[in-house]
Amino acid sequence: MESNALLWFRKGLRIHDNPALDHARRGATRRLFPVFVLDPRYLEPDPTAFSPGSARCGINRIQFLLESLADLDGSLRRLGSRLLVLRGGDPADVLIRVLKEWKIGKLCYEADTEPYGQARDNRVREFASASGIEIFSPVSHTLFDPADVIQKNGGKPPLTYQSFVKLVGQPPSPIAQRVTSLPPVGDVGEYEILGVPTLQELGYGDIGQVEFSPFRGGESEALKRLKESLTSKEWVANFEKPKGDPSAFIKPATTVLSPYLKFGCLSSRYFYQSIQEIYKNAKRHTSPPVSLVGQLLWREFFYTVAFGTPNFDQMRENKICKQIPWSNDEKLLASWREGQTGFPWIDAIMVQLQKWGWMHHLARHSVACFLTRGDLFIHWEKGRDVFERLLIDSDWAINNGNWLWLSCSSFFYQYHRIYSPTKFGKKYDPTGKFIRHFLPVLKDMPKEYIYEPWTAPLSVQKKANCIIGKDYPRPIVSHDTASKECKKKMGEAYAFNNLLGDANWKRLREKSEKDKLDPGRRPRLKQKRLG
DNA sequence: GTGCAGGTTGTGCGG
DNA sequence: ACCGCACAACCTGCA
Repeated sequence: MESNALLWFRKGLRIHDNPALDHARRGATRRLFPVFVLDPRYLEPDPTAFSPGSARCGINRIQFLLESLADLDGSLRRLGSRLLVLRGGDPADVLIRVLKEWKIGKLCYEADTEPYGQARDNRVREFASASGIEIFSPVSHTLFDPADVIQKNGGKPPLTYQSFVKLVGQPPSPIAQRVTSLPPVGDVGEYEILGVPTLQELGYGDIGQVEFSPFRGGESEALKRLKESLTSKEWVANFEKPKGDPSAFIKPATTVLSPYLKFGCLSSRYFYQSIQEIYKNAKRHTSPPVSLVGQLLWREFFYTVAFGTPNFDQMRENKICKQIPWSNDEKLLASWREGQTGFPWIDAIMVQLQKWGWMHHLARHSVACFLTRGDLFIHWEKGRDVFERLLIDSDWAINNGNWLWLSCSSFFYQYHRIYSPTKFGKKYDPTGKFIRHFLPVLKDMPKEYIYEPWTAPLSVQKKANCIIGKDYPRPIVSHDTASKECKKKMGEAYAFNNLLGDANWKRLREKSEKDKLDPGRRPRLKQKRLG
């Protein structure tokens, strides 16, 4: 019997290698309703936020999403369909309403492993099951199904990259067949259907002078960018992530495909296959973890651990996270967030984040280390929130995973290795081109002082039209003192965590609750592991 | 239980 | 430009 199908887009904003779309168009589908629901959780303007955008989403990522939707709509129209953009509150509520109203018999959507997505999808799934609607919900955002990997590993997520790589084999191939036409859209009845809105239509009319992200959203752009990135076979075969230049911004040192993977404008399986084809014809090529394929596997690794770890996005109640007594200094946090730390390398990166919504991986490391275990000793969750909001590629699993990593809270523990906020950038960009671009106030500072402008004689500052303390801030901390202090605190925190040990952890906590003591507070004992 | 190797991406120095 | 090593020393995985 013929029925109506609904294809629910959330991520996976693409036509190529889209199993949900493939399934929706097949079989006895009479009418196909391709739907995207605007989620107020991410899109409701928040005028009190520290920069243009909503509470959870900066303007650049909203724009990226809208461009991706417009591109998707265009592609669907070429296939005889269109994108039905809906609004009206919580996406699960909206979806349940249209499932009823449009007499949907088959619901297709890509599986989502994030907690927010799971809660949302469970509500819809429950309704659909109870209503006898067929559900097809394939895993196609990632190469592997995190649940499968965890099962393979005996029920626990692998906690090192190497063990993860050993565990997984080859990912499934992307769908080879091209979609050439789609069933027509059905009658939407009374329902209000929007075209893909503009920023203005979403209520972001009064954005001041902002330098916008140079990266445009959408599947077409993703495939174009992929093609360009893979043009040089030699570049692909020799790619080594740690050797990239974090200060390169005219032509970034990486592919910048992360935002397209985040929204699913690009299929990770297609990306993987494209790289493999180049490897096949190359004499030699680099390997994980540093290779290009290795980067895709890092994504998988974090998706898997994030899926299998309760409270992955917080320190408390997170089994794999070191309990560290981070400080809570709102003023220092604000300086970091606004690019006002007085360290040009740090501030330029934070400005790039605000303006572009993208920075090189190692630039992210620099500022994350500085905020947490390197200098300010501020909670990684605070930095995570800022990145999550402003990055165009912000991805729940990967962002949290990297903050855990950088703050030495999990995965990585060599807390004495601290990025210098002055010397690290200088290695790559001795004349300070990156700083001059993103911090124009320093554009005439001589290169001898560009990384430490507070050391410039006043005459030099005057000549450069930049008085330190007036036009550009003095450093908010002394890196030498602050980093030494941080190392000491990390050592104490580690000792305390080891003291608690896995088995003792729960018991001690219960006990401390009775005693009204908090073991998460400043540790007193400086001791080695006590078994 | 113990010891050892390895860990995408620190810095500073010498070659 | 690129390597190796010392520095001081963390954790996890495995034998």
